[in-house]
Amino acid sequence: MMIGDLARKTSTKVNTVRYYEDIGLLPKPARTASGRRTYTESDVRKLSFVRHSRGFGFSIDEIRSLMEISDSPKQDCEAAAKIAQEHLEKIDTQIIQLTSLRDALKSFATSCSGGSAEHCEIIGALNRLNPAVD
Amino acid sequence: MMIGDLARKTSTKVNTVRYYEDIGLLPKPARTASGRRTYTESDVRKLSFVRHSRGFGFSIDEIRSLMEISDSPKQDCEAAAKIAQEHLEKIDTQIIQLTSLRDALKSFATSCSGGSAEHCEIIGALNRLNPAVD
DNA sequence: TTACAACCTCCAGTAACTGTAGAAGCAAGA
DNA sequence: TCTTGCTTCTACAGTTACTGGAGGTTGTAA
Repeated sequence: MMIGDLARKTSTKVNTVRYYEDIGLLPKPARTASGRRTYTESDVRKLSFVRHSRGFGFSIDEIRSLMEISDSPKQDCEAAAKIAQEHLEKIDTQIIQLTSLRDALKSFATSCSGGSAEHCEIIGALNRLNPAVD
Repeated sequence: MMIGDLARKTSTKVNTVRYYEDIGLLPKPARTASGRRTYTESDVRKLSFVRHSRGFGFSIDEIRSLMEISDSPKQDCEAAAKIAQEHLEKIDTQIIQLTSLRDALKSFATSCSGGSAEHCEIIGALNRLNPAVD
């Protein structure tokens, strides 16, 4: 199949497929006489794996490792478990941070009752608070 | 004061201060005879505002608008309220998405009990599920 | 034959910095 | 005075994971 078919089957943009090839995440496909890429069902599976993993928020580098493990079925999957576990922890941390950020933001963002900027709660909070939050 | 002092006072990297100047977020400071930037307390306040806003997750463009409002105290702060409200909604959405992602990930990431990759729950889930999640 | 879609390569842009190279300035101590 | 070492300067490349576009070719259907 052509690149457009592969892209459609995996809900991926054509440019993105080429990008994955560029960075070595997908193997270089065979080409027709005129230079067009041709793909097989194996490519559909590989790309699906990639897209699915991206959907779970894994980075390209993590996906690289996961694919390697997936491609060598006899290997111990400890490494995969480690990647997934660390990723889970990263997401948990993000949720915690975002939640406390949301609470702080909410407490002043909702207290603005309009009027001139000099009395605005929002601008005030941004100006008043100590330098740099981090 | 010199750029290093400003950076220290606001917990910002020197390169980042210059970057903010480059993109017009901070005014171009006066220079010494030898070309070094010199800053005042006003710059400390401006940069603090920026850093603090970044801490709340506002984008550079949003901060640009917020600073403009902050600099014209007589203006109505409706625009600031709108920016903050929209930002709050963005964060709420992010939290919801991350949470559902976390739950999905958790359900298979924790079910891996080791062994060979061909029987691994994690690799299995990534391979098995339908093409592309989005 | 003439459209027109799909393909090709190459490159720039996104967000918000961070890091580095190479050169110059400045202050303090020997 | 010289040297050492820190700070500053400009300019540019790299980060992440794509996305979009320019300019050109190929394949196919009417």
